[in-house]
Amino acid sequence: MSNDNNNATENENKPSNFIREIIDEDLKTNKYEGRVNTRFPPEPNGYLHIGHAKSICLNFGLARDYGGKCNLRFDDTNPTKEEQEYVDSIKADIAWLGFDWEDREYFASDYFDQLFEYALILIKKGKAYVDSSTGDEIREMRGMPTKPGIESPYRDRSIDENLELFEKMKSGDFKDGEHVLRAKIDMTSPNMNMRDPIMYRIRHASHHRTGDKWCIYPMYDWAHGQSDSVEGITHSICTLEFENHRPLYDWFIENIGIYAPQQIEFARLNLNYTIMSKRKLLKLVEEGYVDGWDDPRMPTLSGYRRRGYTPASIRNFAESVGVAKRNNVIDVSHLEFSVREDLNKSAQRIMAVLRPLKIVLTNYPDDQVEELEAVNNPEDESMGKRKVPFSKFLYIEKDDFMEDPPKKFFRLSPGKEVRLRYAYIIKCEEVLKDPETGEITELHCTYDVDTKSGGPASGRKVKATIHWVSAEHAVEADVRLYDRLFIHPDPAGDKETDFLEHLNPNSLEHLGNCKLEPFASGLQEADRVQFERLGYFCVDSINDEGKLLFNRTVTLRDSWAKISKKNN
RNA sequence: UGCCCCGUGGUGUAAUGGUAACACAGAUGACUCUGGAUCAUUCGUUGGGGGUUCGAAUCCUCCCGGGGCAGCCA
Repeated sequence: MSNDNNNATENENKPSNFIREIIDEDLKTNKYEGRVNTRFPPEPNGYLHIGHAKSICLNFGLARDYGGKCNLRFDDTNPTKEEQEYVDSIKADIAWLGFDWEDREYFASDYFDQLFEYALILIKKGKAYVDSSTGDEIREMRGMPTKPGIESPYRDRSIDENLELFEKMKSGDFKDGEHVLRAKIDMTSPNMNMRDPIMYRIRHASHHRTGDKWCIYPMYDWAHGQSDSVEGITHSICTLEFENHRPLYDWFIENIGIYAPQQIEFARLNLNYTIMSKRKLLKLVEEGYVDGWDDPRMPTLSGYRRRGYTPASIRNFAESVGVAKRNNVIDVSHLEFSVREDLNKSAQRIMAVLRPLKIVLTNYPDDQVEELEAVNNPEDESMGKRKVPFSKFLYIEKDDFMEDPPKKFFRLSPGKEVRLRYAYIIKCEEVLKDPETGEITELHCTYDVDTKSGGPASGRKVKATIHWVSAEHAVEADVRLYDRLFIHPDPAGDKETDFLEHLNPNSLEHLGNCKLEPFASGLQEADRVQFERLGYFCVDSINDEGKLLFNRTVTLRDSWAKISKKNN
C-alpha cells in the first residue's frame, strides 16, 4: 500500500524560472562546455525541512532536466555543530524524496588539505594575512554597514611571517582565538563581506569526519566557492542571504586562479503557521515541545514522512511553488492540496469511526451478519472491492448525529433517515441517554430492508450517506489528530515575542477508542489509507498486542465544517 | 541612514515591448451511496509619479514599501 513513487523522474508541471533562463543562456553560449552540474550543500547540523525540499528538487531537478549531475555535499566546516547523526538523516531524507546523488557524496572536509594549499597561494600573493587581534577588536575594526572599517595593525605583516604563523596555527601552536587568517581586500568596502573576511579560525575541536587532524577550520566563504570549483559545479544555487557574498565568492576564485562556477541566489521557501529555522526547530526538539525531529507536526521531511505525506506530494509542492527572488510566504493550503491530490488517487478507502456512538437496528435479525461489498478506491477501479460485515449493532460517528440539528445538517437526527454507506437506509427512532449525565449513549434505529445497496429500492434518495462499523467486527485503534503547531501565521516574525508563545496548545489530540472495519487488521506500518469522509491516515506503529496507531495526514476538504463554522 | 536584492489578485508563480495567465484559497451551482472526488461559473491584480514608445507588468527615472548585510555560524 505504501507504493511511494520513489523516482523523481516524472515530468511534473514545470513553469520556467530565471534560473532555467540563465542555464539556457549558458548552454547557448557554451559557457561550461554544455555541462550542467549543481549541488545540494546542507550543513549536517540538523534535520532537513520542507524548505530544503525546495532546494533539493531545484538542484536535482535541474540536473535531471538538463542531462547534468547534482552532487550531494555536506558543508561541514564547523565541527562544533555537526554530527554524523545528521549526515545519516539527511541522506535518508533525500533518498526518500526520490533523488539519487549516485557516487557523488562529498564533504567540504574532503577539501581541507586543498583549501590549505589555496590559502598558501593567497598569502604568497600578499592577499591574505594572519591577524592576531582579538574577536572584539576585529569586530570593532570592521565598522558598521553605514561606516567604513579600519585596517588591522597586523595587516602589513610580511609574507614570510604570515607563512610561518599560518603553519603554526595549523600545527596547533596556538589556542582558540589567538589568530585568524584573513583575506586582504578592502576595509572600506560598502559590502561588509569584503572587509578582510576571516578565512580560518582556530578551533581545537574534534570533527565528525577528520577527527583531531585539524585545529584550524575554514569559514563558509572560504570553503564554499572553492569546493564548488573543485567539483566542477557550473551553477551554484543558494538562497538570497548570500547575495552579498557573491563578490567574495568570485574574489577568492579569481585570486587563487581556479575554475569559476556561477553563484545564483533564489528566495527560500517559507510556510505560514510554522518555522523553518534549524535553531528554533532544534529548540522544539531539545526542550520537548515535540516528540523529536520526526514528530508529525514538524516541518521536517522526516516529520512529513511520519505524518503520511508521500514523496511525490512534496516534490509536486516544491515544483508548484516556483523559483524567484522575491520573499514569499506560502499558505499551507498549497501543501495540503498537494497531498490530497496524490492520496486521493492512490489511497485505499476504509470505514473508521473515530468517536463511536452505538446504534441498535431494532428490526434487524439478532444473529444475522451480511457481507457487503465496498469499493476500495472510486478513483481507481483496478484497486478492486472488498467485503465489509454488517450486523444489528453498529457504531457511527458522534458528529453524524444531532438531537436538535441546525438547518443544513443532513445527517442523522430523531425521526430522520440517512444511508449507511454500502448498506441500508436507516431511521432514528429513539435516543437513549445516561440518566445521570444526560449524555447520549445509544440510538435505536430501524432499517429499510428494501434499500440495500444494489437492491431494488436502492435508488431511493436521502440527504446523506454516513460511514459505520459493525460493533462485533470492529478493529480497535488509536488515532492521533494533528492541528497546526503554531496558532500564529508567522510565529517567528515578531522579534519581541518568543515564538514558543505562539505554540498551539491543541496541536495534538489523541483518540483511544476508534473502531475500524476488519480490513484494517491487515495494515502494516507506514501504510496510508483514507478513512471515508474523514481524511487520510497513516499507520504510525503497531504495538505488541497488535493495536494500530494512526496519524492523521490531512483531513478531507470539508464543506460542512465551513457551513457549521459560519453558523457559529 | 552605506551597499545589495525585491515589489503582479487573499497566497504563490507566469507573461521577457503587443489581449495580464495558471494553480491554491474563497463564493455559487451541477452531480454524487464519501458534505470527498469531478465539472461549470464567479470574485479579484501590475506600489505611486514622471518619462521613452503607436503600444509598458516589462525599458529609463524619482519616490514609496519590503527584505538582506555589522559571527572566529552556514
